[in-house]
Amino acid sequence: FARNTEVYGEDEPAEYLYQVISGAVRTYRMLDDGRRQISAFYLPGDIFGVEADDVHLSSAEAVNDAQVLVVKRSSVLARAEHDKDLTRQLWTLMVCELQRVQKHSLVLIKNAEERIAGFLLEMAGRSTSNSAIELPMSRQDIADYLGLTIETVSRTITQLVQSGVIVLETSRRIAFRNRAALSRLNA
Amino acid sequence: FARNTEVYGEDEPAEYLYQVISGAVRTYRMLDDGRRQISAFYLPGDIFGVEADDVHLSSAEAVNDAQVLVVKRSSVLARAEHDKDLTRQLWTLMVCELQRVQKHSLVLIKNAEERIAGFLLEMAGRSTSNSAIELPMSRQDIADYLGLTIETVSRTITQLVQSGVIVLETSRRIAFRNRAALSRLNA
DNA sequence: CGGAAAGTTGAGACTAATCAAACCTAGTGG
DNA sequence: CCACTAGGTTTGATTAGTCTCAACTTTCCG
Repeated sequence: FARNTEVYGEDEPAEYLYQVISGAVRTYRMLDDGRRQISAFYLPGDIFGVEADDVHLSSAEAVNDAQVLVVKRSSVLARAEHDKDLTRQLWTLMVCELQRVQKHSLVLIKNAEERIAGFLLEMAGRSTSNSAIELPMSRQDIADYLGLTIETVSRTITQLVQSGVIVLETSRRIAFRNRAALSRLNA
Repeated sequence: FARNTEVYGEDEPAEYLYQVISGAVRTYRMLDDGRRQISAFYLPGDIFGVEADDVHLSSAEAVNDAQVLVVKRSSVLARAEHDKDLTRQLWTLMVCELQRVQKHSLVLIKNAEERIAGFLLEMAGRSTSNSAIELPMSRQDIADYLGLTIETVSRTITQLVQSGVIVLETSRRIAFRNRAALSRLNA
């Protein structure tokens, strides 16, 4: 899937399950006034599209050029009928998804600094390297994920840089200088 | 369970599944600075406690005196091993839960008026009577559910009353006067 | 009737949104 | 190699909306 391409759309029948091989995918829902709430970013290894019964609740798009493994939902479910281990795996996947969304609700009641700190730590936790992280998504994506505006995201990051907590190697590459301070902000 | 009694606590092993018979139950998580995010209200008929893998993600409390049907989780899961229909039901329950939480994330990025309007419509949709609703929960509960303060909840409701959209029969009992306007606000 | 809990109202402070402009960065073509 | 552009990012000034703190009112119950 090329950058910004739709993987599936809201209210489309959920025919497939997906696993990110490379790149990144975002799932989101639109409010009719144009606001967009990104519910999750999926990175290599992550499985998505599990959230649905028959119909997708959200849309999915490639954040940047991404390879995605696509599997027929029906075939997986059919196998799960016999394969108890697979059933269990699906269940666990679902629980993880639920946990992720629940945690996300908690994020949305925090202030801007806490949201950004939490986001950076979340990304760090999912990253392989641990001194710096490479963000695949734009500031607008981050804003729509955290329920902030792009300006507030930018300003808050600048603020973290000025207080010596992080360093912007490039706008998409962030190094940690004081992870304890971030954790403290994350509350 | 008496009013404000704990049904289960965060990080406790998830031993049971629950169904509300009468009364109401809230599930919530605390931030360590004392803020509380209520993730859901469960009304008669609703099943809760499904959100967990082994350990509860959230705490549950009776909003007011409530009768709750309690079932051993392990026995349900054991039966689900053979009973495909039960497996499917559990899956559906999980999907509903996920949908609920996802919708809730959307609520948290709206403004106060939209949140309140959405909340009232949600409650109306779950209520039997359709001209007025009886709220089992306090303003504080509503505030913690919508990510607002109690004052903002109160003010916003007053505002809706003054614009003739609703009528406060008592503080816990709200009648609808202009549902179209509410839906418009809900966006 | 009295006291406690719940709800409402008001004034001011503060955070994040909005509107506007400037600034990078990478890619393109002269 | 340098101007030129487009997308993305940062910064600034102002405004709007919600929170905070405080007082007051209403409801519930012994």
